[in-house]
Amino acid sequence: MVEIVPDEATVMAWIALNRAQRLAFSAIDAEVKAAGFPPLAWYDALLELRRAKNLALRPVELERRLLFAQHNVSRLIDRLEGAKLVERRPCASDGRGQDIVILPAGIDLLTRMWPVYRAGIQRHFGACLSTETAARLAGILQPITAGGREGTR
Amino acid sequence: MVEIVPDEATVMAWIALNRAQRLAFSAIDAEVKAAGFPPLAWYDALLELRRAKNLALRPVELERRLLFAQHNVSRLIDRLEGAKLVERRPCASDGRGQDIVILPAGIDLLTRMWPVYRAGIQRHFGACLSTETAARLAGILQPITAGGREGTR
DNA sequence: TAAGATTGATGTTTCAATCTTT
DNA sequence: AAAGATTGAAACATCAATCTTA
Repeated sequence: MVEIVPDEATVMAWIALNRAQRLAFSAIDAEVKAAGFPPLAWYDALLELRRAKNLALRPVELERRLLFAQHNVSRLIDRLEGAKLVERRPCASDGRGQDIVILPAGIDLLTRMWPVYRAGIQRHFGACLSTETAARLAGILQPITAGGREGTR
Repeated sequence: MVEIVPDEATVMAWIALNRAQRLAFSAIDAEVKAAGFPPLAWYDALLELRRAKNLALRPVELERRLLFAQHNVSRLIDRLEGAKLVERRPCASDGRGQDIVILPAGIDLLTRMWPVYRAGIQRHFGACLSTETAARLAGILQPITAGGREGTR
């Protein structure tokens, strides 16, 4: 088997991808926390629930959309439930499963967090890109994100 | 103060950046672990040390290069030292500081890890991009990574 | 047996406080 | 007081095993 090796430009792009994501994410996350809100992972999970039909998803679906491993989703739900933002309900169609339902307090939190999150996205990410460049960036990353890989994380 | 809001394309690019990084990183990290190696964070730290003059850096320098918070660097060094890959030495020029020196075993680990890491980069990232696209991606992300921000993480 | 979900034990990251030297 | 570095306690993530239903 011939081993195929990334070229110099690919390695540099890989490093840039990691640096950019970590730098922007940690800056935005810090701003959101400084405003007294929970971590962005909570936002992402609640957002998926609010978008879902009937404001509910099963853990396995949440796992696929968040790219989280199963046990991580399980414990994230524990925390969201502890904060009274979601509720676990038995699943009608599948006895093994559960429906995770977002509660009004969860919807309210989403609404209050978005302006802060949005401002962070603009300040730490959007400010560095024109609209056209942002669109091009999303296009370039498309094939990577499309890879419907197993959610090891 | 007028609040400036990211446009639709920027928000989509932000989501794509996060998805792509997490997906590719977790896939590569899993491959590296499956081959019996420690996490990629160890690789990054050892690589910075090997590149440094005299094969040594102070924790504060490592912090800046890795975009890690100070206490995280401190504990990463604990683990590397526990694995006999680096050594802490008193710093001659500044009594508060230390020099973290990479040991031969650390250099050896870097050498053995790189082929596996490299193959992962190609399989989970490079395979989705042409060389030209990779170069363009790095260029787009440049202004974000250049932001010499505080290493909150 | 396999899929959905959880749990105990363990490792890592984070927060806030601490210690030392400048 | 400020900078470099570490530490205890708490939050979170990960691994391997477990439990339940399909």
